[in-house]
Amino acid sequence: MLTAFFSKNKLFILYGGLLALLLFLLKWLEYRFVVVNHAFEIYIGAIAIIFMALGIWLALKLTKPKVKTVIIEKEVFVNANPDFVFNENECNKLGISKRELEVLQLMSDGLSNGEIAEKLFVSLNTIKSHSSNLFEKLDVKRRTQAVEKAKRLNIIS
Amino acid sequence: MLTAFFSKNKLFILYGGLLALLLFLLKWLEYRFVVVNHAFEIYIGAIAIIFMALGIWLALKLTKPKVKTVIIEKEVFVNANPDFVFNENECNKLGISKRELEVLQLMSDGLSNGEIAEKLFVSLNTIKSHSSNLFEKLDVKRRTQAVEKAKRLNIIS
DNA sequence: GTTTCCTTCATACTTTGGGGTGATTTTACC
DNA sequence: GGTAAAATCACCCCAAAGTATGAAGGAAAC
Repeated sequence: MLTAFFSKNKLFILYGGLLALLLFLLKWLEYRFVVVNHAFEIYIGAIAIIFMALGIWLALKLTKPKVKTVIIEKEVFVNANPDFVFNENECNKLGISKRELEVLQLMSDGLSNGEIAEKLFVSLNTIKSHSSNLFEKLDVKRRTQAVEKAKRLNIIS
Repeated sequence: MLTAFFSKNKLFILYGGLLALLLFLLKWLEYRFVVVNHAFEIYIGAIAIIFMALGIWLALKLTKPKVKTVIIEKEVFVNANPDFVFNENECNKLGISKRELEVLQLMSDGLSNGEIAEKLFVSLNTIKSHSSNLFEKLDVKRRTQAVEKAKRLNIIS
């Protein structure tokens, strides 16, 4: 990119810039003692103001705004209610079996598939089957989504 | 260090370089066409450039206190928990940063690391870093546990 | 007795998650 | 000006999660 070029020639550009400034300062002094006409100076002033404004505009336009992130949590709801009532109806509607429900509950407790398998005395592959079936029935892609949705539907606590 | 200065004044240096280039171009033209008559134009140009640079410098210098509010929209669910109050105290105690909190919230929404990365416009590796830090701060091993614990502590909804 | 569903398990494969390390750049603060 | 924390990203490696497919035993239903 263009910035890459500039960052690689920082010193050169800096001294070039300083040199330029110095030269212009000299030039400016030179003309300062020659030009007495006031109209001319007004003209110069106008130019200066216009281009300074342009510079400000450019700087504001080309620099990304310093973002101070303020997180506004608006309407954040999730069901974390203490009075949980099992929604058997919803559970049946989705065709979730008893065993799958067990797996789902342990899932929401943060257990890994391996840990669930250990707890239920079955193999890891079995849990994988259950979880895959669960994801399909809940129409989700990941266990985190499954837990989130199941809680929302009051299938688990 | 010197490099710190350069990195902090990239734009200024850039325009300095451009200024230098333009100046040399003008100088070259001056010698080429014997420009005594063009001195006025050169002077005007110089004024314009100098004040534009000044404008840029001013803009960069004087726009420090810039605060931008970023509203993060979140999904609203039917079975909501209206009595969620963000436990800032707990959050600070655990040393969880703003960005980490964002990631944590999206995690609990069931998004994968890749999806979170997309949503926050950062790379996958960044999200991995954030989540790793989160797991350490929350003293958990998996994202599911992180979500569970964070909800329990009222850090997220 | 056949059908259907649940549960169990397997193998093979791909994707995602997570640990570890290190680096750069911003930002903020003293 | 120096320091510290936060945010960003990269690379490697391994573990866990998830997909696809198939299969076998058991219980209940018809």
